[in-house]
Amino acid sequence: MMSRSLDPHALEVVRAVGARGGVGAAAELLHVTPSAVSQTLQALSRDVGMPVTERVGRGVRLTPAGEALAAASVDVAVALERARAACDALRTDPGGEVTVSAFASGARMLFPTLLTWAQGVPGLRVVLADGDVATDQFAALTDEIDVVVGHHPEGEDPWAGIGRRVVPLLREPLDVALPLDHRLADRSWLTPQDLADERWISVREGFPVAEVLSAITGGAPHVTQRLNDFSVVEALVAAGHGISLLPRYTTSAQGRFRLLPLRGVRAARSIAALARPDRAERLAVRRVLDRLVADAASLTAPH
Amino acid sequence: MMSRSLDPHALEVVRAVGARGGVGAAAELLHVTPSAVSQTLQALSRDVGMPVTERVGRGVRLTPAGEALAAASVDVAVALERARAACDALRTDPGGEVTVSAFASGARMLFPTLLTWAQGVPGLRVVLADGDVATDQFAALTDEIDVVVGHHPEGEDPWAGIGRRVVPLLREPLDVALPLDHRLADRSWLTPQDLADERWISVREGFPVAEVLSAITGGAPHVTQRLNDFSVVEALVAAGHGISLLPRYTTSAQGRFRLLPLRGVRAARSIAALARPDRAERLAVRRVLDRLVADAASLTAPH
DNA sequence: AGCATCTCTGTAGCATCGCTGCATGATGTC
DNA sequence: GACATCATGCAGCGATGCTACAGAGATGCT
Repeated sequence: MMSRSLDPHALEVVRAVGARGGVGAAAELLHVTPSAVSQTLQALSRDVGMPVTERVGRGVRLTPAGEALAAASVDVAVALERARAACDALRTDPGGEVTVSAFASGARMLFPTLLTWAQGVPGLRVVLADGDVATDQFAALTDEIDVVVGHHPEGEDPWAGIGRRVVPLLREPLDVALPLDHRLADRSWLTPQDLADERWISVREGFPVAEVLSAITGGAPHVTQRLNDFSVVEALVAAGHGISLLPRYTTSAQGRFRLLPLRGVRAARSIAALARPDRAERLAVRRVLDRLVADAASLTAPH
Repeated sequence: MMSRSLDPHALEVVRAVGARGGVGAAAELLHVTPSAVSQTLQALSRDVGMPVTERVGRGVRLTPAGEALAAASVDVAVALERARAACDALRTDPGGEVTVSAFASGARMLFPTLLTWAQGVPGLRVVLADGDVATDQFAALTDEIDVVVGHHPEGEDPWAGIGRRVVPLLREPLDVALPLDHRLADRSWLTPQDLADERWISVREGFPVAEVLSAITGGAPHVTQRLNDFSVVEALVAAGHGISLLPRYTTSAQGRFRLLPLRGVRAARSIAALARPDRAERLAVRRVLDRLVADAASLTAPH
């Protein structure tokens, strides 16, 4: 007997195959064996009366029908999670587990208050993770993690049209960190012109701060080191190994070095939370997102 | 292990229980045993962490959570059928079986051309049924039948806010049928005043034409017979047993009696197609609905 | 060309799930 | 108090989805 209605799980499998570009990769994402994925695709093809995948080389790709189903799968998942959320809304405790990932400096800024809040919410369990990836890889994390806090150079919009819910959190200016004995250390602000011929300590290519640095120096800055851990960068700056560009709210100089604002140029990173649309429907996830927005607002307000 | 995602079928069960007001009635609608429905409800309650039904007397009713899920179930079903339709749209033949029901006179008007068209569409199978029910019962038929053609007195809107797709088809004026030897038979049109003190042959209470008759006679008309089969009514009128109100496009006097339009009063019935929102997403169902609209338009155009 | 590698597909066995059929429990009705 | 009605609990069965392993097809390297 043929199934009268499509199976949402099969649709999710198609979506995963389309997103990851292969049966094996999709299986890994879904935590099943490739065989299970292959069989699910076959069953689905039988249901809709036409193949949803076709072989190309030694891999597969979605047929037009498969693409259509993958796209529709999102709406189905959203509707299902909305159903659960509508039900959860009637309960006092949001309940459930929410996984949250953030890049290191964002995590330092947001996680402490988030976790404190979460402990006071009955039934809610926030699982933290820190993932330091390039700008274009944040979205991929949302396949496994409910809320991904990412950042990108101000003005860009790298996450438009990729089918992810984007919740802007805050705009964080990037300031210049100088050793205390630097020739510019007694200034109260700096311009890009002041910083020609400086030795920079930056982050790896593809990460937001590096791109902003290239923009304000008008080309290829003289970068002596590339380190993604800001606390290490801070230590190097304090020790006089160069100057750096550091996010304002995340960095506390505490007398170890000077942190001066830039004028005449917009140097900042934008921080936002990303989530898959269906995950974003979950009540607990919505609460976490709301909380992140509130926390971010209170971070910028005092400054 | 707890199911991570809600089961669409379970949601449909909840919807059926809410709509039919009981486990047994819902089971009948879904063609399963009451036991299956009961167990499904239990499993769902476990999933959402709170009961979806509660006992009241010897029956059950939905809890607020159950109501929420029943409402959300519609969106899930729509999203699922949209997925299938998006896929079917890539195919040449719409495919599948569509059940269509209509009241008798509507069926006579629409079914012949509909069936002729359907035979020319590969893969499509239109299953006809005629169901003569009161205005407020058409919607209930959509639980079992894809497309239900119903009618109601002009101006009313009995199918608003019941969660059914309503596709208006046509407005059919109601004319007065007179025996050939009636005192008014040589007139070219009539007014309500002309028709005081007449003996009427009408349809059973609760059916559209009966309500229109009460409206134009300004109270309780003198009804001698109530028959729902218009061909019988026509025979009675021709034989001089009274006058009647008959739909213009459905009736062909063919010299057996006179059919005169009314002036000074709006006497008509509105005909529309009803469908459950999820069923209406199916490509084959959409094609049938489109065809009905076109057929209805071509019926009224020549007049 | 030959071989190793990578990726998807096919088969057997196993666990799980939903449904039926019947028995039981609860609640109004005569 | 007996009965009818409606829902629920339980055992058994068939269907379904998964894993583990074996096979097939394509790619690329030597």
